[in-house]
Amino acid sequence: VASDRAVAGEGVTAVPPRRRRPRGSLSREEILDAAREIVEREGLRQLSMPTLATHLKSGVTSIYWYFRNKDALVDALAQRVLSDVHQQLPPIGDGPWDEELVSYFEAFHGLLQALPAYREVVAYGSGFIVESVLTRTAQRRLQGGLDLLVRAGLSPEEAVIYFGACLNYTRGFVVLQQGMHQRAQPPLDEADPIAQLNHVDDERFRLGLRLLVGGIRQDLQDRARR
Amino acid sequence: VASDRAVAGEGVTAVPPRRRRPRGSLSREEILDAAREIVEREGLRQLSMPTLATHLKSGVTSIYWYFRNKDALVDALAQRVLSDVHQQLPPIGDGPWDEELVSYFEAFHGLLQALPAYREVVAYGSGFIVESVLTRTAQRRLQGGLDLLVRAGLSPEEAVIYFGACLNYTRGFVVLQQGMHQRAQPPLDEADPIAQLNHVDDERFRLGLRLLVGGIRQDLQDRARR
DNA sequence: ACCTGAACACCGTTCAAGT
DNA sequence: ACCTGAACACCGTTCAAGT
Repeated sequence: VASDRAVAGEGVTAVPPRRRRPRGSLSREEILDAAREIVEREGLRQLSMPTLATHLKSGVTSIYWYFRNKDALVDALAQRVLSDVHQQLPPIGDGPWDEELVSYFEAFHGLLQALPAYREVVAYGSGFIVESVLTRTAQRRLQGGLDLLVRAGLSPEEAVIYFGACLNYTRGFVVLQQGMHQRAQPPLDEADPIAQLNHVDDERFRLGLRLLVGGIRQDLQDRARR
Repeated sequence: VASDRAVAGEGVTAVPPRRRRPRGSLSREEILDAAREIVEREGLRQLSMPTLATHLKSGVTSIYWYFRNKDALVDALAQRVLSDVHQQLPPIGDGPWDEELVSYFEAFHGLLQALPAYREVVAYGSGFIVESVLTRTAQRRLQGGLDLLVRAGLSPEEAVIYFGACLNYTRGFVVLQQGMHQRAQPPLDEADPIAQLNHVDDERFRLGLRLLVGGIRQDLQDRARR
C-alpha cells in the first residue's frame, strides 16, 4: 500500500491541480463560445456542465454565476446562433418579392442546415428570436425580409404575420430534419408511401416554401381584386 | 446508534421488499402504457428508467429486455401516440377537397395540441409515422386524407408529396408550440414586431395551413390551364 | 463580486447472475 | 427466456465557503 501511494505521488499520470481562474476572467461570452465549440465538435448531447467547465479550465460551479441553469445556457446559445445566422444572410436582391422571399428562406434554411450544431441548438431551444441579441447587421437582414412583404403591398403589421408564417415553417422544418438526422436513416424506399410521407429533405422544404409563398401571392391577388 | 438501528428495523417506514414479477408478466405494451401515464401526469422530463420501473413494480433493468435503451422506448411511445391520434381523427366529409384538407390538419393539430404528453413525445421523437404500428382505423384515416388530393386531381404519388408538405408543416408547428409552452411565456406585446414574429398559436397555425393549401390549389389550377 | 470543491440526489446502462 | 440487484460512470444543482 505504501509503495502504491509513493508511485501515485511521483506518477506520470499525476493530476496537475488546475490553477484558480482570476477574478473577472470568465464571462457569458466565453462560456457560450466554449459551449458552442463543444456542440459543434461533439453534439449537444455531449454538452454537460462538467465538460464545459473542463473546457473553460474553471470549476463547474463557476458557470452558475453566469447562467441560472443549463436550460438558460442553451437558450442563450440558441439565441446567439440565430443571430449569427441572420448575420450571414445575404442582403435581399431586387427581383420580384415572391422570388426574393423564397430565396431569403432558402438561405435561412441552408444556413441552419449547414452546421449540425445550429440544427441541434435551435431544435432544443425552439430558436426564438430575441431582438436584443441581434447585431445591427442581423437586424437589417431581418428587416429586409419583412420589407419584401411591405413592398408586395401589405401593411407592416400584416407583413410580420405573413413573414412569421414562413419563419415558423422554416424553423419547424429544421427541427424535423434534425430529428431525422439524429436517427439511423433507412434509404428512402420510393415505393413506400409512408416512407415518402415521413421524408424530409431540402427538396421537400422547398416545395412547402413554394406553396406557402404561392398562398401569400394568392391572398394578395384576392385582396387586390376587392 | 444502536437505538437508531432498532427504530429503523421496526419502523413505520420499513421498505416492503418488492416481490419478483412472474416470468411473462411484463410486455412492451405494459411498459409503454406506464411510460405514457407518467408523461401525461408529470411530463417527459420526469420519465426516467427508475421512475418507470417503480411504476411497473419491476426492476429497472427488466425494461432493457424489451427496449434497447431509453431512446428506443421514447421512439416507440411517439409512434403509439401518432397512431392513437390518427385513430381519433374524424372521417373525411364530402365538402370541397381544400376545405376538407384544412379540416383534416386542423383536427390533427388539435389532437396533438390537446395533450401536453402528445406534444412532448412527438417533439422528442420528431414523430415519424410507422405503418406497422397504425391500427386499421388509423390507416384508413390517413388514407382518407391522401385520397382528398387524388380527388383534387393529383396522382397518388403526387398526393403523397403534397399531403406530406401539410403533415410536415403541422408536425413542425407542434414542436414549436411545445417549445413555447415549455418556457415562461411573456404576454404577447401587440406592438413588438419581434414578439409577433416568434409567436405561435392556433391562429397562426391556421394561417399557415390556409396559405399552404392555397398554394396547392394554385398549383392545381396552373396545371389545369396547361 | 466572483470563483471554488464537496456533497447530494439523481441519471442511463452493463454485467453477471438468479429462476 | 425473462427478471433481477449491484455496480459504474456519469449528470445538474446547492451550499457554504474561500479570495
